[in-house]
Amino acid sequence: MLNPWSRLVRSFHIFYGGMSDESTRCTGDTLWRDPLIRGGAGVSVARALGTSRGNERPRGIRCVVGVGSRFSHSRLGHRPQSGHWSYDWRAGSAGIHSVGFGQNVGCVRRRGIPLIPPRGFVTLGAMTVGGITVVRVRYAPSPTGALHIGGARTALFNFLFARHHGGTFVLRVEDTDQTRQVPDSEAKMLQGLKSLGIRWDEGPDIVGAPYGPYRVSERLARHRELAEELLSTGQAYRCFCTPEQLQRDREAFQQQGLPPRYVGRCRDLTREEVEARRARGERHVVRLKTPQTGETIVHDLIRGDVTFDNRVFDDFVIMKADFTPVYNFAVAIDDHDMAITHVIRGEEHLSNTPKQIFVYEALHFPLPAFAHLPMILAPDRSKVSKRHGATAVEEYREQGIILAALANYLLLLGWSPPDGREILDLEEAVRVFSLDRVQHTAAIYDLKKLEWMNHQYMMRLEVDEIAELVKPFIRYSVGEAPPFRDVVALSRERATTLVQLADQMRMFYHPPESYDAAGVAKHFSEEAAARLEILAARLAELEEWDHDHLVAIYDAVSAELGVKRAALIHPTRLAVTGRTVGPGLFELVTLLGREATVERLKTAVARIRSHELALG
RNA sequence: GGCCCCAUAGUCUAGAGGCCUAGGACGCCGGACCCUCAUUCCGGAAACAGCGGUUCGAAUCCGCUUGGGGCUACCA
Repeated sequence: MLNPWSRLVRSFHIFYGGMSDESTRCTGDTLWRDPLIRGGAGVSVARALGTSRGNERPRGIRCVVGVGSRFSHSRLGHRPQSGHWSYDWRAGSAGIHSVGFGQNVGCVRRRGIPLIPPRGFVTLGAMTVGGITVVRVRYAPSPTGALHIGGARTALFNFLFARHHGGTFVLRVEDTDQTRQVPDSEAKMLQGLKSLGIRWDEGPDIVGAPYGPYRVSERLARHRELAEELLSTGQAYRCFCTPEQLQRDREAFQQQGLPPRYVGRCRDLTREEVEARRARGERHVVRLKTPQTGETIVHDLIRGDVTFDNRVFDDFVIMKADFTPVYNFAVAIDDHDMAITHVIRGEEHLSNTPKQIFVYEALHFPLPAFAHLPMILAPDRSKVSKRHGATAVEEYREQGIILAALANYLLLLGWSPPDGREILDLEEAVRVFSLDRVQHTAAIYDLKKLEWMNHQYMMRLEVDEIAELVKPFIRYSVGEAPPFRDVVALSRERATTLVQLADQMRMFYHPPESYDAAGVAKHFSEEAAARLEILAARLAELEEWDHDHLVAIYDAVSAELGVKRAALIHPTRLAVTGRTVGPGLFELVTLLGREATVERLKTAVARIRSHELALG
């Protein structure tokens, strides 16, 4: 498949410096336009910057971005190699890494450099042509169960990145391994994503999406075609080694204290031998011939250049014995075929990225930009798993967490907004999101903060919205009065989850089934019964049932009886709600209404006098 | 074991060599308000993993150590 951008890339030869438009130390909006000289780019940049060598960071210059047909970047401190262009000013004070675009895309920085150059740039990782930016990202979950918070966060960041850059967010279902499929899991994942407010532009459920199919299992023909291609060019080979044999090999290596790797037994079989064994029907896999010298550098948008010695990789399997692809083979192909520009995924994939790069290289595919997000860990610092309680989005929903709050919380795990504000809805997040504020460190999720966040949403959302959200959690009958909406408004202050809110609201629709024991001991004396009786009588006659008139009654009775108002309030609350805590008494009673209030007071009086109180 | 990533309070984080006496948030403790609880407000305790190096100056750059995590499959 032809690289759709190669022509464009070759037509731009630009050097650009001083990209940080805010910094007073930078040289401003200076552009260096220089025709790209192969092998001499570093020198010409250096000349433009007025230094003698390309790998020195001139003062006041934060970065240089180059565009050309072929760039690669050497490690920190290495000198530019001929035929390549490399530089790295990390040694300088700004923590800037190299930046470059081309067939070997690199775009690295720690702070301050836009991932998308402002104008006149063509990059593969982030293509901008004449002010139009092309960003295509994807989230590729394996449908092996519910949507977990780690995956949700990855999806969220992809979504935000795409929207921020006006790009496209692709959802691809990574159902490569049929044996691990969980029924309905794809639907659940999609549902989970949607409930968080994440939307995608292309995916298995989007009809007419241009790069389909979006289920890896439906792309088999393509994977086989490319495996055959690699076989025919000799970049891959058939391996007839049995699992038992491989197991023995691994053990042998381990006993010698060496890393287990494939020995290459089938690497150089003759064509005749291969055909003979195939004819005999011997089961075999396909392995990719990986480079055994040199190093492979992953230009990671978040971490900078990560270098791997090619010798640590063996010829890994790309097609299983059933001739279905292995993940590392399929992703590379699918990401390429779907024209993905930025691969943003969890850090657990970083170590396998070189393998995918081998696939890209063998197939002559241009590389996307990579960004590896820090992991989300359980409170005990281990990988999130079942035993850590709620980790699935669906579980949080069931526990009464508002999904918008969960999304907001997840947003703050590994990323922070420039202005330090913590309550951001998705729309605001899209506006300010950037990969360069992503943390490098794994984050531990904290339920306490999630609950706080949830409460924030509980208070900030419209009352009607909360009313809708809490309905599924109400498992008791709700009458005409008091008005549901008003009850929500009064109760939400005391609830951190929707479950708690539903519980708080119950008292408005059902008289107490029991009275709080400590409260009874404190507030339900014989005298209290007498006071409640008086109050019940007075309230029954009250003409204007509102806050101020209620206060007036209580003030009057407290004066008549010579007791504090509190001595009336607490027994009333206990009588009316069965609890010692809750909304302000007058707000509560105003809303509850005369009939229910008086009735509950009378019931309490009777029960105090008959000592039928502590029953559950 | 090998390779890779990472390291600021219990947790999420700010931090781009001097703006740091290290800032914010959750949680915790104390106080104010109040009819209780909650909200709100005010205050407090709490961190640059350790050791070297570079520098006039290091949380920040480099190295080592330690610790944590990931990968090392015909899993994804």
